[in-house]
Amino acid sequence: MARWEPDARGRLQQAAMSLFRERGYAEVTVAEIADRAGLSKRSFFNHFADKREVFFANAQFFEESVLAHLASADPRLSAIDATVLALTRCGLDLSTVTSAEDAQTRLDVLVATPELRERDLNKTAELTAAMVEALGRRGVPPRTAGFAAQAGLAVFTVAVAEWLATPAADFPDLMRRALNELREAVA
Amino acid sequence: MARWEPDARGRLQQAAMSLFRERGYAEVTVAEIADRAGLSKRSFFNHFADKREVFFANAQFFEESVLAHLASADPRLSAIDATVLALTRCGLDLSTVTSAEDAQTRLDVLVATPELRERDLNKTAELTAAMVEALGRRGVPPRTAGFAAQAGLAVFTVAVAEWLATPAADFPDLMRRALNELREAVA
DNA sequence: CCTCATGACTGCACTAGGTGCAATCACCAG
DNA sequence: CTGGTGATTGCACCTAGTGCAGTCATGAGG
Repeated sequence: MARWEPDARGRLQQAAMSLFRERGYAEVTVAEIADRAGLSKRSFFNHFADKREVFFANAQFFEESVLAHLASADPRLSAIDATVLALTRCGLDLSTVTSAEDAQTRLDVLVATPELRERDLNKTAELTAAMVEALGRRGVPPRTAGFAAQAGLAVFTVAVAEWLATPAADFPDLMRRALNELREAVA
Repeated sequence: MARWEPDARGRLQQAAMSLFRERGYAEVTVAEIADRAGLSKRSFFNHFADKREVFFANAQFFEESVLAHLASADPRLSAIDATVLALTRCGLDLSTVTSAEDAQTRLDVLVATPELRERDLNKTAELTAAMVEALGRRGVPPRTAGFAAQAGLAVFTVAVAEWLATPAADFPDLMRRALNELREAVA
C-alpha cells in the first residue's frame, strides 16, 4: 500500500471544483479544500501558488494545445489565418473532451467571481504573449502578431459563447462568421 | 481649524505612489501607506477597496474622459472610427496633464508587479464594457461594439508605447499608423 | 539486511490583506 | 442647547500565503 493516496493535485482540484459549485468560490476556504482532499492546507500551497490557480488547473492544457496547433499550421498561412485555424481546432478538441454543461457551469462560477475573472484575464494575456512568440517563430513581426493574436482570441471568445448557446452549431462555421464580423467592425 | 486634514484620499494616493516608487509595491504595507498619510490602516480601507486600487485612483478619470469623447463624437462616424477618435483625443488630453516621465515611472511599477498588471487587465476589461455600452447608445450592435472597442484599445496601447519611446512624435499620427497595421494584420 | 538520500507531506509560527462593529468627536442645523 | 451627520479609529477576527524544520515510506546501493 502506498504511503499516500495517488494524484494529490487532481484530488485537490476535484475537491475545489465541487466545493466551488456547491457554495461559491468566496465561501470556500483553502483549509476546507485541503480537508476534502485528505491533505493539509500547507500541502495545497505546495501544489498551487494560490487559491485562484486551482480553478485554472487544466487551462495550461489548453495553452499547450493552441501552441501545438499553431506550430503545426501551414507556414504559408497569414498570421490571422493561422491563429484562427489553430483556435478553431482547439475548440473542436475541447468540445470532444468537455461537455457543454460542464463548460457552462465552470463559466457560471467564473462570471460570478470577480477574483477569478481577473485571473482569467491574466491567463488570456499570458496565452496571447505565448501566441505572439509562436507567431514570431513563423516570421511574423511582433506588432502584427500581437494584433492577430488578440483578434483571434476575441473571435474565439465570441464563437465559444455562441456555441454554448447553441451546442448543435458547427464550430468552425461560428469562427468564420465571427472573424468576418470582426473584419467588418474594424474596416 | 478643521477636525481632519483635507483630502485624505489624495494624501493616501500620494503616500502610496511615493512609497511604491521608493521600494516597490510588494515591499510596502498598507499600514505604512496609512502612516505616511497620517491615517490608520482602517481608514485606508474606507477609501480603497484593496491595496491594488490605490494605484489606479486616477484611472477612473481616464475612463470618464474616454466615454465623454465617445458620446460627443460625430454620430455619423463608424464604431471603429468613433472609438479611435475618442481614444486619440483622450491620449492628447492625458499628455497635457501627465509628463512622459511620470507615465513611464508609473508604467515601470506596473510591469514590475504581476498583482498590478492583473488588476490593470481588469480595469481595461471594465473600460471595454463601458465603451461597448456607449457605442450601444450610438446604435452599434453589441458584437460589433465589442470588436471595435477591443481593437481600439489594442491600437491605443501600441500608440502609447510608441509615444513613450519617442515623446516628440505626433500622437494622432501614431494612432492612425497603428490602426492601419491592425487592419492589415486581420485582413 | 543495513543505510542513506529522496521527496511528498505536515505542523507551527508569523506576516499581511481585509472586514464587521461599536465608539469617538468636531461640525452643523434647528 | 441639542441632536444628527459623517470621517475616522481601535479592536477583534478571519483567511491567504510563506518559511522552516521535521516526519517517514520508498527505493537504490553496499
